[in-house]
Parts: sequence; C-alpha cells; structure tokens
Amino acid sequence: MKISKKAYYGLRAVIALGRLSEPASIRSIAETEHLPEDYLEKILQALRRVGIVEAKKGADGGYSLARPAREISVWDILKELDSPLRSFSTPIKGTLPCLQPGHCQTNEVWRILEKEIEKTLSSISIDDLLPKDARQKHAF
Amino acid sequence: MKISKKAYYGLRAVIALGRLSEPASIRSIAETEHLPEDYLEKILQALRRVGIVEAKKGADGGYSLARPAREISVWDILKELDSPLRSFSTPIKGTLPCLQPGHCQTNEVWRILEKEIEKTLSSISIDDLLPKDARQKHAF
DNA sequence: TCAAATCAGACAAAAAAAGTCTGATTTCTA
DNA sequence: TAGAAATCAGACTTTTTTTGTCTGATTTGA
Repeated sequence: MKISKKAYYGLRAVIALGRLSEPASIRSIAETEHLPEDYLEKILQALRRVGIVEAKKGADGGYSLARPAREISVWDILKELDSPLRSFSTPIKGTLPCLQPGHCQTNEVWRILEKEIEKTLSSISIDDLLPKDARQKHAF
Repeated sequence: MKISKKAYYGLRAVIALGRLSEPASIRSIAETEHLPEDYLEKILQALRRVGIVEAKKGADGGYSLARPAREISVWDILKELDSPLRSFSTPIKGTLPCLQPGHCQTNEVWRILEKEIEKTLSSISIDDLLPKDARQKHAF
C-alpha cells in the first residue's frame, strides 16, 4: 500500500511549478529537484493530459500549472500517477458476486478505505504545500 | 497505493478462521477460500509470529485465531502483510532534512495519510466482517 | 510407527515500477 | 529561414517487488 516514486516525483514537480510564475523546462525542474529527467518527462506528460499542468512547446517553452495551486489537490495528482487501490481479481462478470466467502467483505473494506483516502488527500491543495508564512491555515 | 494479494489473502483467511471454533488446516482453508496453499502457509506463519493467529502442530492440528475476532482489526493484519506507506528515500541520516525542496512537504502528506488509514482500518474488526444478523453495528 | 500437520528457508516465475533511448514535431530567435 | 531548445510519442530495458513453488525438517496424535 505504498506510494510510488512516480507519484512522489509528480507531486514534487507540481509543488515546484507552484512556486514559479513562468513556465519551467523539464530539465530545469529535474535539476533543481534532483529527479530523473526522462522519467519526469513522462510524468509531466501524464499530468498534462488530465489538465493539471500545461505545456508550451518550442524554445523558451516549458510546463506550468494549468490552474491555480489552490484548485489542485494532492488527490488529483495521486489518482493519476499511482495505481488504483483495487487490484485483486473481482468476480467474473455475469456470475453472482461473493461466491467466495470473504470476498465481498474485503471489497467493502477497500471501498471504505478508498473513500477515506480520497477525502483526506482532496482536502490538501498544492497551495497548502507552498512555503509561506506560518499563520496560513495549512502550514507544512 | 494498491493493496497486495498477500494482504487480501490474509484478511480472507482470518475471516475464514473467525467463522470457525476449531483449528483449521492450511489445506482446508486454501480449498474453501480458493487460495494458493503454499503461499497461504507463509501468510499464516507471518500472522502467527505477530500473535494474530496460533498454530497447533501435528496431526489434527491447524490454525485458529489467537484472540477474539472483536479484538483483531483489519489494520492489525494489513500493517503486517502489506508494505508500509513510506517507501521512497528519506533524507540521509545526519544531514539536514528537507534540503530537496518539496521533500518534507510530501513527507508530511504521507504522514497525514498514514494516520488516516490506520484510524480507518483500526475501526473495523474481524468480528464486523463475519456474517450475522443485520441489526449489528457494522453489517457488511 | 505412520500420517498429517506446521516450520523454515531457499528458490523461481511473473508482474509492476522505474528508468532510458530514439526520433519526430513545434516554436522562438538570431 | 536555419538552428537551437523545448515538448511529444512510444518502444525498449532494467530493476525491484510480488507472487508462488519446492524441499526437507519437526512435531504430534492415533
């Protein structure tokens, strides 16, 4: 139930973009954050496809946040970059579920857990994670 | 951030034991739950080491719960069988943490998430997952 | 004494995650 | 308008983790 490096890198990169007002190139982000450049590229592309960041091509281009940091949650990023909670085999379609004893009970546990994770991570925005004065609501 | 089959199998097995009053052999559990026998053996051994189940050796032996189902939580099982939430590299001991920008903020997010997961899963006991009449507090 | 069970740990196979490489396309600037 | 700097796209490889298997030892009840 661990969090992948992919999601960790992605979150770090988005936080980095949140600190800037100009587009930043993959290379510059990779260097300041010490992340593998080629891998970071794929991560940013994935985040672009879901509208979290936007890219400007060509010389002097780069990535920037597609919307204000306050409107991007940690959940938005993790649900895109991390594998979904449910990974085990679900009952075959068309058959009655829960024939295997315990299957549906565990499913229900995962469902509850998933909801809770979504709720928790949705309540934290990228803006909350940016450096600022200590009187802020969420100060990390 | 998915849950491993190991944890899924383990939870299913413990629920199965919760339904019984007599020790059950690995083989019988594997058969009724349709789980791989050799793998299940290792899982039950791990749960035995942390005192969730107990084993009786020899002919007519088998596994049973080491304490009442009400006193075993889903968290007890998952924290043993699943990988821990934090898997990325932490700052090198002896150096100042948070030199890499964004590192400590993400760490804080994981910490909050971990607490929430623990809280959620600790609130569900194996007894809650056993089949019983619908007026029970937790009825799955 | 034998059969049925757990115990222990090495090993193998499969799947997933992490990372790399190559070449195409776009766009700014000199 | 050519070249440099950037993203885009996707195949590929390597590494790590997970899942599963095998073999042999030990314990215990009938």
